[in-house]
This record gives sequence, structure tokens and C-alpha cells, in this order.
Amino acid sequence: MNHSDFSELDLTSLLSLSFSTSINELHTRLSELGFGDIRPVHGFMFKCMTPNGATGIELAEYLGITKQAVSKMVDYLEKRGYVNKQPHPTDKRGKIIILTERGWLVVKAKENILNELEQRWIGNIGAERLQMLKEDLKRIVYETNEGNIPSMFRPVW
Amino acid sequence: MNHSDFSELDLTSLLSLSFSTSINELHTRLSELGFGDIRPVHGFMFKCMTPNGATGIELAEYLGITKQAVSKMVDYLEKRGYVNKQPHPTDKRGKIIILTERGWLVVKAKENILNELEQRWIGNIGAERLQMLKEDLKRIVYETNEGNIPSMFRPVW
DNA sequence: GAAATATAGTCAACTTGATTGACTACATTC
DNA sequence: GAATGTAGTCAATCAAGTTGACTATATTTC
Repeated sequence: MNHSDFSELDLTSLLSLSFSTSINELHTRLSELGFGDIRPVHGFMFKCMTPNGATGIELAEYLGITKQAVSKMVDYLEKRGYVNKQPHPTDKRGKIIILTERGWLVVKAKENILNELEQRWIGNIGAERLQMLKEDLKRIVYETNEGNIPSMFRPVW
Repeated sequence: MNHSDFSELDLTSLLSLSFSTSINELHTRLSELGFGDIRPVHGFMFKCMTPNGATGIELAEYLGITKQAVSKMVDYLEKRGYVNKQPHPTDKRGKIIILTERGWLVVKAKENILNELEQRWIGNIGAERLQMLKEDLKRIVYETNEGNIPSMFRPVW
């Protein structure tokens, strides 16, 4: 098999490749900024925490993993200064996990890098095509999931 | 955070979502056909083995994992009747891993399902737009990796 | 052509990121 | 107020990968 031949790639492989490509670049850049201990899954957690924090259960549902797994991740991130646990305002069982200043730095850096990536893509295929691409992907995801966002907000196998 | 709001999704999230969506559907369907023991990574292995088989090292490079990990996967797949190991024709150290008939059944089924998926997407966004989408994604992947296919042919985090 | 080095694959031990199950404390329902 | 449900934690386990050590064969170098 010839690995540098793109022509036979089906759409699913293309989606896989383009996703890997961007997530790899994102995290290489984050590493260079001193956030080498942030994994892709953390980025998705942060997204769920913005702007007002989230409970463990919310994170677990969002990521499609168990609350125990979330608990470990939160400990990991707390130890490294990215998040804090706060008591839930109304539910004494619950905790709210919020971003620290350092956590927000990652979120901002991530946004900047992704914007840059999109700009480069605009350079490759043009702004209208990029807009179309986004719309089409949204539509495909939306239709395939019958209007519901997929429960597993996280590509894993 | 409102999980059913698509509008703010950046391109990377969209790529992630659309990839998950299709890979999930693919493997749900494969499960229904009795291939529930096939994981996404196996599909990528099979692709590397077609049509004439591959050595362990080739698979390892293709997937971006160690040869030991490949060895385990091959054992797993051999035990379940999807692949066979054959002595390498010229190199007595080497083995060639080839698909069995059952392995080919999976490959065919996969192709059918992915084609069906693409047809449904054509129903959603039209054939020209799908063609453009594929071209744009190819271009993006190609440019970002400077003409080389990414070594890690496999989305993992 | 023999010695040195490199490569394909295996075996075993370990790491990591997840899981399941059992438990505590608080909330909700009846 | 009692029964049931829910948020989070602790501990044990699992699964998919890793690293390191090894054998057998190939290739290079002198």
C-alpha cells in the first residue's frame, strides 16, 4: 500500500486525518507554551467548564466517560493548577469545578491557535469554501444525530 | 453550557464530532452484522493489509504504534479468525499478515456502510458540496503536513 | 568470508486511562 | 419520616498501549 496516495481516501478517513492533524498541531503548540501536561481531553473538559464551571457529573456526561474517570482528571488538573473545586451553591453533595487563571490561559491560547489554524486553512482553500465546509459538517453531524448533539463529545476508540 | 447549540463550534470540534459520528455509526452497523469484536483501529489495520498483506513493522509504522502492540492486535485478530500469519517469502525473520475470508467480509461490509453513509450525506448537502468537502479536507491535510501523509494514521489521544 | 551491526518478531513487566463495585453524605419523593 | 435517588470518593481491576531484554535472521564492513 502506498501511504502517500491520498486519492483513495474515503470521507471517514479524511475526517480522521484532518482531525488528527489539527489536534496534533494544537497540542504541539500548547506544549511550546508550557502546557505540555494538557491532553486533548482536557481541552474538551475546559470547554464544558466555561464560563461558569461544571459539576463532575456534567463533565462525565459531556465527555461520555464515568464520573470516576472525571474525578481523576480533575485531581490531575487541580494538582497542576488548572482548575479548582468549589462547593456547589445549593447542593451540599455537589462540587463545581472551575478554571483557575492558569486554566483560562490555556483556553485563550487554544482559541488563538485554532483561529490561526483556521486562517491558514482560509489561505489554502479560501474563506467561502471554509465557511461552506463548516456549514456542511454541522449539517452532517446534525442530521446524523437527528438534531441531538452526540452524547460522546469525544473521539475515542 | 448548552450542549445542543452547534453554532459556536470551531472547525476542530466539528471535525472531531463528524469523525466520531461516522465511526460510531460504522461500528454499530458492523456489530449488528456480527463483527462486534472489531474495533476502529482494526479497520485501519485491514486497510494497510489490503490487498497483499503487510508485515508487523509496516502495520506499526502505519498506525503509529509499537510493533509489540501490533503483535498483540494480530494475535487477537488471528484468534477470532480475521487474519493469518504467513512466512515472509524472502525474509526468514519476517511474517506477512493477511486477511482471511472472514477478514475480507469485514472490509467489504465496511466499504458498503461507508458508501451508504456518503450517500446519506449527499442527500443532506448534495453531491457537489460533498465533492468539495472531500477536496478541501484533502487539501488541508496535504498542506498542513507538507505533502507527507501524517505518520500517525490514527486519531488517538 | 567472518565479524559487527541492524532488523523482524516475541516475551515479560509495567504504565496509563479508563472501568466496575462498594460506600458516604446529602436530596427528593412518597 | 422512611424509602429511594444522586454527587462524589475509594479501591480493585481491566485494556491497550509502552519499554526493555531477547532470539533469529539479514546486511554491512573490513
